[in-house]
Parts: sequence; C-alpha cells; structure tokens
Amino acid sequence: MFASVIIDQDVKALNKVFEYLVPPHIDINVGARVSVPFGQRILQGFVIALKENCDYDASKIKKIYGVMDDFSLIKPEHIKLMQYMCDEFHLRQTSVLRLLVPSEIREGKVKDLFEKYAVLADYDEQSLSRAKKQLQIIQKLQQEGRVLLSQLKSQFGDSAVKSLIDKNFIAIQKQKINRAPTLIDRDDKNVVLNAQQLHAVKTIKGDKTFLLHGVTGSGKTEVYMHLISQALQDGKSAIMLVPEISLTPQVVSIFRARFGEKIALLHSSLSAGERFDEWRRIFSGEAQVVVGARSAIFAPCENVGVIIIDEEHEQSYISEANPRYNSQLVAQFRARYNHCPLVLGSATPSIDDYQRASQGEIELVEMPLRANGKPLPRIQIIDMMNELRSGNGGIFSTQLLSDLAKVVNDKKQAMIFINRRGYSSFMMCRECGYVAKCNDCDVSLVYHREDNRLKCHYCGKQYKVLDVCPNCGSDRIKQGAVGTEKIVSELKAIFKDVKILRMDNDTTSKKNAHQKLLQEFASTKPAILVGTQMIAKGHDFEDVTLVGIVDADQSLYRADYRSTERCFQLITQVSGRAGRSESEGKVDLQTYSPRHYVYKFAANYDYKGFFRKESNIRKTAAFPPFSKIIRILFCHSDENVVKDELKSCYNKLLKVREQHFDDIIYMDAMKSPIKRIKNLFRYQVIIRMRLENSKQIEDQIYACTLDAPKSSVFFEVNPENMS
DNA sequence: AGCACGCCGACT
DNA sequence: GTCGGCGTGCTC
Repeated sequence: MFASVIIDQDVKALNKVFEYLVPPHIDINVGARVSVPFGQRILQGFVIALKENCDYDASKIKKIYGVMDDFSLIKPEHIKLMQYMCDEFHLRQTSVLRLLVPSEIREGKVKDLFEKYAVLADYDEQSLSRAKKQLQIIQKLQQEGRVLLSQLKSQFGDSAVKSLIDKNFIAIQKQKINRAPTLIDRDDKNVVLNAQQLHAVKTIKGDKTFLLHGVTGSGKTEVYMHLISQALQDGKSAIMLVPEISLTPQVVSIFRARFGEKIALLHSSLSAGERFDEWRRIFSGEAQVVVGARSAIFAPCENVGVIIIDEEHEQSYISEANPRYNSQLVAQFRARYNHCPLVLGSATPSIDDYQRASQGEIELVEMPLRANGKPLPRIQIIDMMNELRSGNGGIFSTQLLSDLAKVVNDKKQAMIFINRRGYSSFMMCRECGYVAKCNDCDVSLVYHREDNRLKCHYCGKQYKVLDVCPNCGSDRIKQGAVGTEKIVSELKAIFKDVKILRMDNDTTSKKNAHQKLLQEFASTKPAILVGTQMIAKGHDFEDVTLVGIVDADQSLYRADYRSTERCFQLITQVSGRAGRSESEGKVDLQTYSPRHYVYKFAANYDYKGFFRKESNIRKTAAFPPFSKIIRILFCHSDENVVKDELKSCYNKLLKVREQHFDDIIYMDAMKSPIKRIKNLFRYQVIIRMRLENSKQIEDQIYACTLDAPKSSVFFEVNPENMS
C-alpha cells in the first residue's frame, strides 16, 4: 500500500504530491497527518490518497515514519475541495490545507478544557465529628451529588477540601467543557411565516443556487432559520455565512435562541481555545449549525443540507490577503458536493449575481414586500452644488441642518454616515462637481502623489494634474474628503447640548468599545451618531428618525468599475437604519452629482432599474460580469529585480495574447498605484479579456507568472482593489 | 524550507 | 594545498 502525501511546508517548490510506502499492518486513514522522512529530515504531511501502486521509482520510495491521527482529520469532501481551490484560485495545496484545519488544531497547542467536580467516595462521617467545615462539605455533597471543586473551595476554604481529598473521602471527577459560552435561553415559539416567506421556503430546495432578493425588512432571516430547521429535521447540517461586522451579539442571540447548543460560531475574535472547541464540536457532529464569517465556509461538517450566504454582495466574502479565495465559489462547490441548495441573500445583490439570475444560471427568489407593511424611509437627494452656489460651502446642507434640529427638538435620534474609504483619491471640482475621468475607460482617475499625476488603473493611461476645471474653468479643483472628526466637531459647535458620538476604526479599536458606544447611543435622546460603514450594519435603533449621508460621492468616484454598484448598496443599507419604529424615517442624501443615475434609482428603491442601467454600461464597456480582469502584482525590495521579472513574464504574456488576440481586450504592464509598500516595490500587469475560454486563458496566463524566482507574485481575478 | 553538492577565493 | 563563501537543485 502506498500513500500520496502533501508535505506541510508552504513553499512553491514542495507544492506537489510525494509517495510513501505504508508499512504492513499499519492502518492509515485518508486525511490523516503523518510524519515522513524527507531528505535528511522528518517532516509532517497530509495523506490525501491511498493506492496499491506507486508512480514513482520504487527503489527510491521511503516508508511512512509515524501516524499522527487515527481518523480522517481532512474529510473526503475537503480533500476534493482542496483540489478545486488549488485549481480555481491558483493556491498551493498546503496553504489550502492550513485554511481547512485551524492552526489551533494542527499545532496541538490548545488542550481540552476540564471542569473538576468533587463527588463523595469512601467517607467516614464519624471520624469527622470535630471537623465542622469538613462535615458541612460532606453534607452538601450528600445533598447535591457533585459540586464544582472551585465552588467548594471558595465556600469552605482550601484546607478543609484538601484534607478530605487527602483522606480519599471525596474524589475528583473531570468533565470536558466547551469554552464557547452557549446560552440556554431557547425560544421555541412557532414563528408563522407570511405568504412571501412561505413561498421562498418552498421554492428553495434541491441541488441549485438561489438568489434571494429581499428588500430591507422583508424577513429574510426568518427564511434562513426555516431552511436551517428543515435541514436539521432531515438529519443534516447547515452553514450560514454572515459578514464579520454583522456578527453582532444581537444577531448571534437570535440564532442561539432558536438553535441552542446545536449552533457553533466561527469568527475572528474567538480565542484560540474557543476556536478549538467550536471546531471540534462541528467536526464531531455535536454542532450541526455553523454561523460565521468568511472562513466558516470551511467548517468540517458533513452531510450539509443548506448553505446560506447573507448579504452576498459584501466584499468581505473575498479574502484580500493570502491565500486569496472567494468563499462564494467555495460555497458553491460544497453545495454541489452535498447536493444541497445554496442561498445567496441580499437586499442589493451584486450585479454579477443578478446577471446570473437574469440569465437563468441561478434561480431568482424575490421578496419585494416589507414584513411590517411600513413604507421605506423617504430619501431626499440634496444638491450640494446648489448649496455652494447659494453661499453654503460647509459640510452640511441647510436641509440636513434643519432636519437635525427637528430631531433634536423631538428628542429623537439621528445617524450621520460618512464614507472614508478611498480617502481623497479622486479629483473633483468644487464649483461644478466635475470629476476627472479616463477618456477610454469611464472610470475615475486616481491621484498619484509620488509623481503628481492622474492615472487610470484600468488602462494605465496618465494625465497631468488639473489646476483648472476643464468643465467650468474654476480653479477650485482638488481632492476632496471629510473625516468623522471634523463632522463631530462641527456638529458639536451647532448642537451644543446634544450628545454626539463618533464610531469609526479609531474609536472602536479596543475590545467591547463597539458595544459600549452603541449602548450609550441607544440610551441617550436626543443623540447623533457619526460614523463610517460600521453604523450601517444590523443595529436597529427604535428612535432613529433621520439618516444623513454626508458625502455619497466618495463611494462613487473611485477608480473601480464596481464603485457605482457599491454606492447603490451603501445608500440602500444606510437608509435601512432610519424609521425602524413607529415614527416615519427620512434620509438626507447629500451629493455634488445629484443627476447621477445611481441616486435616482437608489432614492426610489428601484434595484431592478439600477441593475438594467448598470448592466448595460458594463456590457458596453466590457467590464465584469461581461469580461474578466486579471491583475498580476510583483513585489520585491529591489526595484530592478521586480522590473526584470515582470518584463520576462510580460514577454511570455505577449505570446499568449498573440494566440488569443480576439479574446484579450487589453493588456499592459505598469507600476502599481502605490509604488512601494513596506519597502517592497510593486509592479503589475493588468489584463482584461472576454469570457469565452477565459478559464483556459487564465491558466495559461498563470503559467507565465510561475517563473519569478525572487519576487512575490500575486495573481488576482476581478480584484476588488488595485492599490 | 533546508540540506547537499559543487565550484571559486584567501588562509593556517 | 584546504576551509568556507553561497548559487543550484532535490527532496517520494
């Protein structure tokens, strides 16, 4: 018997399969870890297959040295998944295996946690007539059977307990406990689904992918919970992915209440011990419902009955750091493997997925009605150009200020949303709202401080920095951005006696700071909460009647073909924070480009209209989902090395382009917009191609990138950001 | 990754 | 003469 082994060393040179002889009478499971002689050393590896014959020179084959697991640590599904991910995301086998088994489990550093209980053993009550404390302990144990040792010690004192143990009057029982706290406040109330939810639950079945498009407040969560319940009733497990920031205590407690101890949580802020326990509970089948962020898609559950990705349009499902993967594709693989439905839920689906749905590739399930029947808050578009013309050059429009004053007067609450992503990267005219764009690509230009030029990140074309606006001739053209701090200080000056809270990365870096801030906001009226993306997620505050979006354009003019889509998603999401309660909500949306189509559709909550428009634009401009963009990034501390290696790669790519001249629309090599990060010089090749044969061409392109001995090479498909 | 093999310069 | 520099290549 021979074993195919992947050596647990995450380097390019070892990214293959090595064959070893399994010693006779030794039992090895596929998916177990083994230690093997490798060169002069003994290394760890994963057995990914067992077979009767070997392909390697039989005289050079070595014997497996030791077996570390007597079970399949990597389950068969996950071995297949590893192969898929290596192929789909161009990853090394070991980097995938390390994703599949958390480091806590692999390294064996975390131990099972035990609770010590005291129980009565052979005791002699008579002999204790003079020891009052010890008698009390015996009595307590007689009554309660067993008591936590720590509790006994704190109640009666260490010495009394110790002497009983020494006399063998009481014994210690160890019981394994799980570190992740599970609440028992189960709430089995029978939720009655409305017609729309019932329809969704009934439609979602079988071996398909569904796009669940439900407006804010349509009750998607209840649909998810029903689907999970169904899976459990069928004796299957379920996985639900939620964006990391939405994994709030409120959300968790809703699921805990419904599924009790069957639920396992996986997210980034678990301690090593907690993650260890949760993983083990899933692995053993003790927990059948997995709720977690991106990486929870790798949960070691078997017999999966449904996979749900909530807020499927969120970027966070695509990992940006190495190893790069797209959890939606992983989910799709697992759903196919388990012959179960995959549900992609969103109020604002990604253009990509809605396109797939409109072509019948996946099935669309719509929930257009709100569960409580209330209208969505009214969105008023406020023309900031107009404000400027009438002499208001400040951050706030007169409309927003008067609405805020009303909120304060009514003792209600308001949220002010600002978008600090893509800080000051585009150039805009303060007079007419003109934004510098590339002539060929219809994306905004990015300002590069280093050489003081404007560049297009999609075609590499360069432009001189503007000092007068080409549209209106004004010289008030600059990069614009407003920070949360500035907004807070201005608001404080205007509303002197009102509580104004700030929530962004700076104020929530400490543990629980996030929670404290929200609690403080919830209990203060009137109050204004100023924040970034963070305030847009899942917290429902009854008394928020106004949402102000200060700088909607910030998300719009980024050098990114997806920026309009993101803008729409953001407005819809932020608007959902207003008017959750009795009082009607309102949204003040400030913009310098009030006539941009995204605002019209967003203000009318017209997703379909927006989709049709956006989809058309992408089609005409040949952007995804109608094309594929590949970015190859080379990094090295020596600029000449990067340049050389990029050049030799580029020369190979030129040949590939010759072969596929009709399919490759665009290809160029350039410096990365951020030329140096952490002392590494960054150069990149951008390729845009048609979808026909795109996987085959992609693989060919990838092959060209393998021979860069010194640089680190990053290969990305449809990258989220190009810096 | 890490270890051997191998081919050139300056030393007891 | 040989000790050691690190460039190249291999590990089932």
